[in-house]
Amino acid sequence: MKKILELISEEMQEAFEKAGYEKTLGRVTISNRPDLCEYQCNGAMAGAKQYKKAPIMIANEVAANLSDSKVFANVEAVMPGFLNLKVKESFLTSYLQEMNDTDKFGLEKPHKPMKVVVDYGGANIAKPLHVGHIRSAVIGESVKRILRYCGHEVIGDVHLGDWGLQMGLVITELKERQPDLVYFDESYEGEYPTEAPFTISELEELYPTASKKSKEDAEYKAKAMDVTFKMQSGVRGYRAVWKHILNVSVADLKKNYGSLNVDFDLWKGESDVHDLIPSMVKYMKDNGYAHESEGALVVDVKEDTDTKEIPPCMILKSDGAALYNTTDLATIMDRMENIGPDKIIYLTDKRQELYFEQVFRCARKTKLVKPETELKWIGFGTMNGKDGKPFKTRDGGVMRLEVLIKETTDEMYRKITENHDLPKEEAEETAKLIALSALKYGDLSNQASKDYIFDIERFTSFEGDTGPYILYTIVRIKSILNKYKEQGGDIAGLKLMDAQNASEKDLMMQLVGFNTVMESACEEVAPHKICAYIYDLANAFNRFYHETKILSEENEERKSGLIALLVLTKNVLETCIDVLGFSAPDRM
RNA sequence: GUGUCCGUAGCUCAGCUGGAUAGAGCAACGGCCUUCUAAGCCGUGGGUCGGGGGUUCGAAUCCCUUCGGGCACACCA
Repeated sequence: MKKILELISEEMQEAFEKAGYEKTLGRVTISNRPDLCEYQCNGAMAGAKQYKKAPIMIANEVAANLSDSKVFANVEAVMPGFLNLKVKESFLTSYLQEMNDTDKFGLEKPHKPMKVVVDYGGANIAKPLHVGHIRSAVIGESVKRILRYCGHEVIGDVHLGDWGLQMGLVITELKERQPDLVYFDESYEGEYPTEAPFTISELEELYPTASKKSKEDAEYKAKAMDVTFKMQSGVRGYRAVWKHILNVSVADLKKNYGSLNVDFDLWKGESDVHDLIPSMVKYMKDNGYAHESEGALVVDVKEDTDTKEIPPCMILKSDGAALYNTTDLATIMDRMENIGPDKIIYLTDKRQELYFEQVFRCARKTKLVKPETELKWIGFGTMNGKDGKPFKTRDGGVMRLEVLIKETTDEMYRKITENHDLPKEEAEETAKLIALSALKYGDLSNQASKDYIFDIERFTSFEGDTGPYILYTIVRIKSILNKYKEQGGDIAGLKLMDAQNASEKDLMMQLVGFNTVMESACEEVAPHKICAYIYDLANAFNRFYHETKILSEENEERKSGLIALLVLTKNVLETCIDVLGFSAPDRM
């Protein structure tokens, strides 16, 4: 269905036309002076020059054409030429009723539904997730859900870092410690054990140790590079260990992403495109795209319009080895072949901007993608501590994601059990939900591209513009609806009624904005707009709640109208937090 | 050095396809629970939108300039 602003604008445009002015001047926006009006139109001022007339005269003429409008309860022309608008309660109610009765609250399907791959998460096997991974996971998950909700086909891919030197390092360290393992016996020809020779916690300790050693010991590093090479070229034993590392890591990653309510459709990694690299390189050479420069194989991606220096995109290092560019390009090739997306979205730290510019240009120039395939990179800002510097633990280390989630959850558990008596099990579950809302809302409510201060005390606070506040609002509604049902009421199929006071009308006006907000959040890939919307909606609801008695309402028709409004509010809020990637408990 | 992003209340952030008196939250202060969850609601104080110029009837928003900060600038990812 049409957006409310479209309907209102159409009405206004008609009035402009009727008065002899250009239609397009009748664009209506939400009022920025809610004390004066609900919606406003500034077209009279915009058209003043064109028609050589005082804006207020135009506004007056237009207003005169709207005196018996079905949409507007009040149209007022004020100096210097604003058109201040109030809509009729009945108009709002009928719009809202239609929203309520339409799939996805009347959100229209996209003109051109796309198949989209979202590449997010940024996980590296053999290295545990740390707080730095939270943004890619949380924003990416939300982007995926928003696009999906809006009618696109979306495939989320974690795109694991599972093929580089880090793997060689881990295997080398394992070999140092347990040289007798069959994997390292080159004459061994039998089957390898199905059980991994290490646990996840042992594995997590191997990498930092190996990494440290390789920086201090050149010989050790040489060994690791040799192991990496052998693993990549398919030496059985090394490949078997690699497989163990992959399995153990992925199981752990799934658990951790699961606790963040993040899930991927594909668990592909760099290793999956390893076999494609030789043919891709050959293709680039044969077609004259790639040439040698300082010993490396590169593709020039400069353009005449550049205002800055864009270095060439490197395909192979001077030692002939592949690098991140190589696997990323091969992955694009693979995706085009096997998925055929209209669009690929990448979520990474914003420091990788230039890198992705190079890769995208290279992919285009070498025709790895179709001209109409859209490659989009979304860079997010750094998560800083309260000191404004990259977030660190108290002792200056990197905090594990698991630890962050657990500490937040514990804090929530403490807070909810302090105020209320809840069964232990329910309290634990609830604490998890609230903690997740705190972390995710805290992140998503900021514009993704900006750095933000990660202030755990603020996010877990139950006051103000936070995830818990949103959940609390939903819980309040659920509580009333449950009581209504206990009293024998049925919440299905109720009809909305016209607003009877300002706070009720305000709530309804917030609700009608849903499709507008969802659509712009989708187009602009901006989850923070949904956060801002539900915060306003929750505020509007809480004001309404404060001054409206619902269950004790004696007029049954009005009561059921109020219940219908509550149901709709709850459904809209829950839809929004679902696309943000969290959910609300029944009680808290 | 080149490029790029940012600078809005004490703090954290919205607003930026130009519109009326620049908005929230936190923090401070003051009200509101015998009544649907007070994790709430209502109110008070707090701002030369980094500085300067320009375009415009009108600028936090667009342009130029300047200061301050972040980040990036081929064999890492």
